[in-house]
Amino acid sequence: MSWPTLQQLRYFVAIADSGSFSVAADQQFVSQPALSAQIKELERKLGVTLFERTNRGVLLTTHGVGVLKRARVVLREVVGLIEATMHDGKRLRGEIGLGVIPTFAPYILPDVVRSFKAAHPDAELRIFELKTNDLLDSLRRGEIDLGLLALPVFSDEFLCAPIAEDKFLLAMPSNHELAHTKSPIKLEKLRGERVILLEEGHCLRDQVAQVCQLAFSEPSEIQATSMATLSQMVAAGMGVTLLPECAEKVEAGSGRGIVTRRFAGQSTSRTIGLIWRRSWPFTEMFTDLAEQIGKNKRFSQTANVQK
Amino acid sequence: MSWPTLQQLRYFVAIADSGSFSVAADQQFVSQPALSAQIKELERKLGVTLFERTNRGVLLTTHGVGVLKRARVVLREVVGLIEATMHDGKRLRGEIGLGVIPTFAPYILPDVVRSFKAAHPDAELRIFELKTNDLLDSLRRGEIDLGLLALPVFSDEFLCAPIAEDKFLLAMPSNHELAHTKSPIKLEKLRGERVILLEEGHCLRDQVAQVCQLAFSEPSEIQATSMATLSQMVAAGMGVTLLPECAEKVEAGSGRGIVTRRFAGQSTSRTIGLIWRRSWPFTEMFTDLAEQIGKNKRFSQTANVQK
DNA sequence: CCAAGACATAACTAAATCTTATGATACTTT
DNA sequence: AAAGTATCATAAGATTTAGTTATGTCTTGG
Repeated sequence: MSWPTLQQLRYFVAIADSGSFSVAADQQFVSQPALSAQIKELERKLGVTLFERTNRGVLLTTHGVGVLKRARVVLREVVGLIEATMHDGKRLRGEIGLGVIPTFAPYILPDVVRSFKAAHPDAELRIFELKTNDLLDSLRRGEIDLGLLALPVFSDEFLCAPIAEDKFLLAMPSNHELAHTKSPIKLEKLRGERVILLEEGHCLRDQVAQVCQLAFSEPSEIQATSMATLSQMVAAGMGVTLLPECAEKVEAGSGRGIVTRRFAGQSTSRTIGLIWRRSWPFTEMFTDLAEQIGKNKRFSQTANVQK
Repeated sequence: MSWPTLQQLRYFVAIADSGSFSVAADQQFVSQPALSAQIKELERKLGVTLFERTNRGVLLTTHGVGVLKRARVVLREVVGLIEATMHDGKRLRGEIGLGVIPTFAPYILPDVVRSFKAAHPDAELRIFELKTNDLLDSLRRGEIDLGLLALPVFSDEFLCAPIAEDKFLLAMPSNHELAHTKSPIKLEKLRGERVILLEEGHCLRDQVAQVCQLAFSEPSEIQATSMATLSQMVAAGMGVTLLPECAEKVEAGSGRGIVTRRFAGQSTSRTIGLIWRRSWPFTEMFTDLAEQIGKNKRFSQTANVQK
């Protein structure tokens, strides 16, 4: 008897569900040849062809249908084993996967990790930097257990809890004309400014773009691949940007050639929050955690939870 | 979420069942540190200690008990998947493990493989040379699916089917006084001869020793580690031995300095047979196979199935 | 107090797995 | 039709995982 591996079964189910090696490969964060090889191996061990390969994807064979049903049972049992073991109702333990979006990771992760460790000393955090969409996919498939991202997320597969509000600040080069303004800046001042955005795929880009629209401002053509690049571009005088408050200390600290100013009135912001699978037992663990992080955070002195 | 591997679960169950890392390591044919490492990894991933290590073995912790129950379910489901997939009721397919005892392997394996391939063209044989006890353990644990050994085996976990009788011949150096006898030799002639045996652990050793006892002959102190060594010892004049007929052509072919003679009367023999788990669906596949092998065998022209 | 047996640790080796680059084939678009 | 763009397969090389042998630590029984 030749035993398949759980990984082969996971890959098989992912391909069967998506109907495509390539799509499943993206989902599973491996290359497509890796799947080809593993499925080939699985087929060899079982002695049946599982997929009918076409040029527009793949189709399950009759054998594939049978194996799929049983593979799902196996995987469900394993998930059951894991979920039943990795907590005692109050505290997590073992290896917990946490996904964080790139525009939060460098700034608030330290606080999150600190609060997490305090609340769940027997758990071992494994952190993945993922953009919102990938994060949700990963969460859905059980590759990670917890996400740190900007709320809201509209999906009934998940539950979430807010941690704090993260206001947007105007960030400009030190020699900018608005740099010497003492009072909060009105949103309308954005009009006519070249606002640099992050590249596609970052939720922060969309949020900032939306604010620009609100101010009838046309964002710059220039795109930055990361917050670090973005702030350097601003420092270099290529334009201004809306910097999340949580990133202020790191990206606009003294001596970096960047000045930040708050906006006047009802300020625009994004909500920092935790998200997890609805199926996770004991949701309280995570709502409590979100509250603790909000309470003990250091990344932003002024932000306050908006209920 | 961090996934355990099926291998870790198998190791875990083996250790839990045997109550010892070392014993389980032997069973699984890996070294004890390999188990230590895998269990450590499993414990890390789950965040619980599974065993209480003592100096007289190990004991399941309360967490261990819970995981054990679920791990069994997982493994059972996987076995179900495999067994449901790897045959269509008539023919096997995929990777089939066959265990063969060392005193059969070199001589009758070719015939077995030939018959097997003819009957199950879509299956891929994977052959393991194992002494009877290890073979049965392997079979029990699903590492192999089929065994080729000397019957009878007393255990209701297994089913078996006879293939052929394998008579014992007297093998002696060409210059031996009995070498020129034309007629079958009486068993009593063994008395006084130095009969060389295989080393401990080979079932053939026990069978031959029993025959010697029957003939009131005291086996030699000398032991051979394999049939090949054994026949060379005989050729070198160190003694005589009882050679299974199936090995005659290979070990006592012309020019090897060994002469073989049949015994008179009701000849002593061992039964060549197939064995498999009782739980295997469609036993007919294997009884048919045993019959085919017996019918198409070439390793021994004179042997006949004794029903 | 020593020897034996149990599991853990360390250093090294072997094997399984993944990645990148490339190939083959069939639709789609121009 | 020719070119382009999907698809999955294959190949070569790098990486990671798992396993082996040798050794250490601790307990127990003689």
